Amino acid sequence: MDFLQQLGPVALGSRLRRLSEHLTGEAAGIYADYGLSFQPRWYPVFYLVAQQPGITSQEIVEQIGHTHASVSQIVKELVRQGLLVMAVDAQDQRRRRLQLTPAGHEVLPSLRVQTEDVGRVMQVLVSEGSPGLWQALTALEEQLRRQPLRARVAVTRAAREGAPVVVRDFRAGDQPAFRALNVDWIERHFALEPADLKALDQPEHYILTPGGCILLAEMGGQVVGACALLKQDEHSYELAKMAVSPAVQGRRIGQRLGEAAVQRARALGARRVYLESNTKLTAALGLYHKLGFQHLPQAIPSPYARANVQMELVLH
Amino acid sequence: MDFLQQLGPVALGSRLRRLSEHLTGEAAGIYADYGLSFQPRWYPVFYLVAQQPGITSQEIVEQIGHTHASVSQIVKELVRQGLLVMAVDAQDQRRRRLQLTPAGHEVLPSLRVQTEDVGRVMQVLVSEGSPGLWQALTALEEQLRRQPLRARVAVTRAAREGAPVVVRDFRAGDQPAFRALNVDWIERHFALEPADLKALDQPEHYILTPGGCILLAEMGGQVVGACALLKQDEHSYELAKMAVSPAVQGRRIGQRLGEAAVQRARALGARRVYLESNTKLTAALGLYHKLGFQHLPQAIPSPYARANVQMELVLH
DNA sequence: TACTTTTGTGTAAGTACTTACATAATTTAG
DNA sequence: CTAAATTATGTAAGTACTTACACAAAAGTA
Repeated sequence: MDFLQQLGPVALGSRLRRLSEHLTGEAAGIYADYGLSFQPRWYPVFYLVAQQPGITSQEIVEQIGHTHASVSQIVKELVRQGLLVMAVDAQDQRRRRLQLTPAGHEVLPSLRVQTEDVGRVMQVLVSEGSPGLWQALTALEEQLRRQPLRARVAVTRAAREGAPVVVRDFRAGDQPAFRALNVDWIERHFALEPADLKALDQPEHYILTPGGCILLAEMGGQVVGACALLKQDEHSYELAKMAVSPAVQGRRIGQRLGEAAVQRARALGARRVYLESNTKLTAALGLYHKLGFQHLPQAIPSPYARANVQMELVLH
Repeated sequence: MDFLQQLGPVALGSRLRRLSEHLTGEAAGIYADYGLSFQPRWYPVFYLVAQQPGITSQEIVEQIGHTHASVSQIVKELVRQGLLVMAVDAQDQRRRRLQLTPAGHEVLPSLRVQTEDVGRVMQVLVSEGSPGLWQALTALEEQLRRQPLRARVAVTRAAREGAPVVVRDFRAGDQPAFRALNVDWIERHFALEPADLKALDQPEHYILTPGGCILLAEMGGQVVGACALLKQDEHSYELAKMAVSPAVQGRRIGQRLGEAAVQRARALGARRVYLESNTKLTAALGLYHKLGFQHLPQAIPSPYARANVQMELVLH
């Protein structure tokens, strides 16, 4: 009957829009039931002004995630409805501070009551009726933020077309990709730690400047893998931040990166390469073993809570 | 950071719209990557015409769930782009049969390839990244179809305000509510059976005409509970299709319905009331016991697979 | 100090749909 | 066999946002 459902995930966008439209339509009717001549789309803005009197448009934008144009339009309408007043800020004349009018305060109680009833219904719908919807949406948004759909498709395409994998050095502008790849697997298996954030947010400062290097695997114009060599001392480097995009796992990209890293370490004058890992990461441990790394007795203190395996490769 | 998330399920609509917009925007970029000057919104229509040459606009509408206006506009654009041709049907001159042009056929292969790549990515995103999203959406849509949000809120409000519960007889137009209430709990605990569908789809024919009756509990203008008496013979009735909306459970509405049903059975000249239930439904069994029903040894064959308890109330 | 850049806001136009209205061809009813 | 209802389609205008452009006030810079 419903073709979109049969078509599969491709039509997700269309489907979400339809659901959204349906919910908004219902919401309009519900406001009417409560005797409120109030539009659903006003709600977030009105609510924020009620909660934080004197808030500016820009602050609202930051909190609700719409564009400033949208907020500007909603504010204009609310002012015209006599529910909000706008006053130019004394210190900064660009800012307009918003407040509820007496009429706005009058609407507030019934709005609160209605919100509570709707909230209760939605709670039942979302938690009992369709468990996991909220978390699934959050997860999807997070995934898309980490790597946009377009980039994911590009990677999949390149993989399908058997595009060559190129290993190259980190360049300016690679930081977001480097970060995303690592955040992805770390959050999948463990939790991000302060030491991760330092290295991932400012790789130049924490990795390159001290004499280390970052290698990236590129396929079809997309960064699909990464690893880093951190300089420990003149003849010793640590291999870390090894990550490969799930879309291209199984194509020996990790091996290519690992080999390139060892080769680079040798070129940099290393006599040994050290690494930390976790027993959960069996694929990675297999790779390290293949590269010639040997297990060390757990001895050296690590800044990472997840490290429960330490390995070393002695270079001749 | 994201206020909508903190606000809770009330903002679900807005959130879905944002996600939808994001996905559509990404899709447009992906088409460009594949060298297609093709808009995402064309896809379902174009796809259907490719699959079913000679399809009419109306048939497309039925399959993709958009309005006819939307399909009409998309078709117009596709014709203007030279991807589709429209021909008036010979038998029925209102119908316009659609087909791909040679240019349309030329686009098809790269579109298919692209669709497959996108599909693979979405599969990973939706199944691994945000498990349950698809089912959760389906469940939510199903719930909303069964009872619209507005009606749910009305029930919750009436319950909060302590609105009186009125038990009354089935009237014309009550069938959808009667059906929805029962489908809801049956699908929650068991599976719908053919015998259910007969009684729920045509209650007049299968319940009222043979001499039975249907009682509904109404609160705040919404039907929140139901039960039926089916005539077995001159002095024997079966109590069935007892259902109370989850939003108002715990307010003794089941008890009100049960008492009313027993009273009605007495008025109809019954000497006994019989019922079938299931051991899983402890709340219902408790209610039946309270009403004076006694367990029978499982003996009578039932048209319902879920029936594993049989009870009887002897009226004096 | 004058300049460029950034920030806060507003407006116009676009988007992917919708609802509302219109019209012709066909089917149904009396 | 004609009138009324239904069906298939088209178009205009609305919706809840968006992007793109504009501009003044403030902040940073030479």
